[in-house]
Amino acid sequence: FMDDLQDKKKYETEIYQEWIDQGCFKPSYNFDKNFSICIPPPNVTGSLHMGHALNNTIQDILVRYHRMNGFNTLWQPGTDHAGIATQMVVERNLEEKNIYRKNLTREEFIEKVWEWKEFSGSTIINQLKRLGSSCDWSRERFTMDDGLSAAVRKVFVSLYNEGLIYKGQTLVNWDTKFKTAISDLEVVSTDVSTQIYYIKYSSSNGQNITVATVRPETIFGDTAIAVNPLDERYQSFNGTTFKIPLTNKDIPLIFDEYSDPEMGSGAVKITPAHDFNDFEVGKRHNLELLNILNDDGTLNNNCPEEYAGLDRFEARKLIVKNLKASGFIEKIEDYKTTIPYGDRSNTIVEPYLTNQWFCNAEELAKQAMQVVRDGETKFFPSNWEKTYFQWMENIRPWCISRQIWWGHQIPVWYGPDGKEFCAETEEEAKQLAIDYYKADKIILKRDKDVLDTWFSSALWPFSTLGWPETEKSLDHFYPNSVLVTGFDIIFFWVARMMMMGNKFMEKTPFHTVYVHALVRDEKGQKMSKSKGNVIDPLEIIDKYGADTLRFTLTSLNTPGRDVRLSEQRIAGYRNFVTKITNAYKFAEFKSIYPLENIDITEPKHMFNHWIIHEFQILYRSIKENYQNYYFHEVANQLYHFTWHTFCDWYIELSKNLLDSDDYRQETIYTFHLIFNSLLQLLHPIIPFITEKLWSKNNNSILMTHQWNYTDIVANESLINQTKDFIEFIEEYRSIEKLFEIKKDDHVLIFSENEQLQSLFEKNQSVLEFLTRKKLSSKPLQAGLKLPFKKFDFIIETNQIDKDKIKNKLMENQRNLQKEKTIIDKNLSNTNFTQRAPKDLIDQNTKRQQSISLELSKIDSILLNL
RNA sequence: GGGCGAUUAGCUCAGUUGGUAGAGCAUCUCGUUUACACCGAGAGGGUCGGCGGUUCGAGUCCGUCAUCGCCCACCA
Repeated sequence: FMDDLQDKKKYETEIYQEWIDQGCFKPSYNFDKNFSICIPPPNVTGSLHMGHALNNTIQDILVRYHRMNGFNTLWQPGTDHAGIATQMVVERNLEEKNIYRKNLTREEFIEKVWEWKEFSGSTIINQLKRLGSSCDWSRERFTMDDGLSAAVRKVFVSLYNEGLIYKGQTLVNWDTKFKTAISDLEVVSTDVSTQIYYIKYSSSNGQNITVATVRPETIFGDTAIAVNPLDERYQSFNGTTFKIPLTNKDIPLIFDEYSDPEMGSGAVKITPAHDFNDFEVGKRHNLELLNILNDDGTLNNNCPEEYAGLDRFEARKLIVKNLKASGFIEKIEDYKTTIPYGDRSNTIVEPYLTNQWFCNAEELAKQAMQVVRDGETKFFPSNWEKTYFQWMENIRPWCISRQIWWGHQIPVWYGPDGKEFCAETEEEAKQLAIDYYKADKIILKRDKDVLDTWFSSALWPFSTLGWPETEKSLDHFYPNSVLVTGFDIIFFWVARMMMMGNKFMEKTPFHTVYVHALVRDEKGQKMSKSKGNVIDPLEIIDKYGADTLRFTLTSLNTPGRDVRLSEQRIAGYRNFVTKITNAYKFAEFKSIYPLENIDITEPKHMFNHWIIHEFQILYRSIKENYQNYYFHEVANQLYHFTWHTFCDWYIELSKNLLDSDDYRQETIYTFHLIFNSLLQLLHPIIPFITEKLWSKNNNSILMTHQWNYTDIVANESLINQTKDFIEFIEEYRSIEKLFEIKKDDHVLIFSENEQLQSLFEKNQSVLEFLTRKKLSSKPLQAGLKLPFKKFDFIIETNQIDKDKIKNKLMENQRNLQKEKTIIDKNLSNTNFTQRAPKDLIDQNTKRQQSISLELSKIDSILLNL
């Protein structure tokens, strides 16, 4: 009769559709309290990985929690065009069909990318839906759709007119595979083992100087040799020029503090067009910028004919060979250094002299740092603020132009003489040109470059809300409440959104930046296709259900720590989802349905009273943890309560009550109160199963149901009685196992405390049910008396091993003595009794008394043994 | 070189204003009792990386050392 709960995929899909049909994902614009999140737009490069699953689970928890707590909530979805990454994927796909980009026009190629975008974009959206993401899909955006493109142009023109975007010829990081500039952040430094070459340069007057280099192929770009002005070894070389080996070119010796006497030979060759440090030296000494490379990394015509056209690494081999042959090599040593690689192309990046567009990030960073200092934007966990500041304080000009086709083309047009006209449209640019040239008809050429993909991502928090148009959603939802993102894109994305948001909206884009960690495999290794340790979120969802994956990720996601995912762990949490389902099955089985028109607000029975009280404590804690972003605590506390408090204890305790005329109704009431409330608390984490179970007994939709739990007045006596009762059963079970009490052994329970004694007698049937033991309440003739913390047993049997009991008792004795010594010491310490909180002192005093009692009991038993 | 984080039970990790150590998995024992074997009951297992300090009291705060990660900047 519960078949509909078996097929997770089926009910998850149905429920998701129901939410959409009911408009549950849309904001209402009716409340005072707004809550908004914009999704970190996934790249349209393929499909989602486990990191996305974590990222979107956290976001969904936040928006669902706030929707259920009175907030007008928007989760703004969308995808990112991801310039180089997507172009790379599409090129690769086309090459498999023997289609090459160089044979296509720009327009033709772009068309192919759009086709891919439709495919990849919809795949991603469907994956997000399978995960349960409650985004407002009617507002879906793409970084290259019309509205967002308009925003990009407006921002570019505005920054250009302010002088914060400018063009300049300088060294950039050049990717020779994609033949484009990339930003500093897209370069990854890698440690490598290579060789260092000591090369002799000679002067016409017969002096020699040795320089060390790891890049001998750049000697043709040398325009000087630098030594430190304080280096005494080279003072006599002043004014000398040296000949570059294998050429006839003379270069001067210069004195510059950049040269470190401790390094290499103390003399360093200066190649201003191919090294960032040398570039600076060159500027100081007015050296020529001699470029020796083509854009694909081959040597160009500034090199001797023999080498021109060779790839840089081929050239290196040949040059070294020729240098050796001509006696220019003094020595070659093994050497460890770091080499820059392109993060996408995985090829060695060249410092390369080109014309590029830059954004003055230093200027924009000022305000972006101030809002964090002022607490208008907070990071969670807060230690990321330090990382943020450290980077922002040392920020360098941001190279925003890319020599690729896929992306936002730069809105700059050039006149016949190369004059720049920056405008949002070609018509406006033409008008500017007409005004400038005072001519009627001007033919302009548009800049071919596109913008760094992060330029449009930087506008995401407000461009998705309609900017530059003024929409009410902008008023309601900007600034965003929270941004949920991985730490790996704090610099790429978060920092830049902070800059652009503060600049153009004059308000910081988010109140909180929630930074989560990476998802790794069970051994702590990064998941990667080449390692073969990738766990595909969709496979997991198909196998275990979306709820299970979400709960697992939530539970493992501790702030500031990587998530280590293993399938075993996932299976464990699948069991939890099943457990909840079974708790519901219990209600079905017992035919207990929510009561209507029954006025029960404060159940009388101690078990009911107790579970409500326990839930109250939980409720407060859960709410606090949701608000503090401690979702792992939420998950773990709900796991523990649902399984070990509600299922293991309350359901078991309630079984007898359901058969009793006096308490059946209030027990049904209590069961549903707690069960439904748990569904509410669990819903943000596991929305599907909770919605499904909720629908069985409620006419409303859980997703939009407002949390409305009200406290009852705690009756300490009832609560403590239940706790005693539970404690007794635990102790009994323990002693039963320990001493191997047989099924047929008679057991008498009695307590010297009359209240406890009557508690047992009153609940004898429950007691017997939970201990699976017939319990006598009348004194038996013979048997062993066993002491425990609060309760005494008399067991009528001769089967028990007396030595075993003796040993166990003596062990207890020793442990209690140890504990007592510490407590005695504390309580006799006046510093402790004066300064420690009252609760703690009371606790110690009570414990001291109960230990004394236990010890005396043990003594008397030992005597009788 | 600068910064951040980690070190707690066999494994993976919780432990949010200092109050006397917990969970899941794994292991061992028992149990098919009518929500659930994707189950229930019980048990074993840790001087919280080392040393020092503050405190009546430190896994928690401070200092220091060790080991392991990550980030940023780098040396020809």
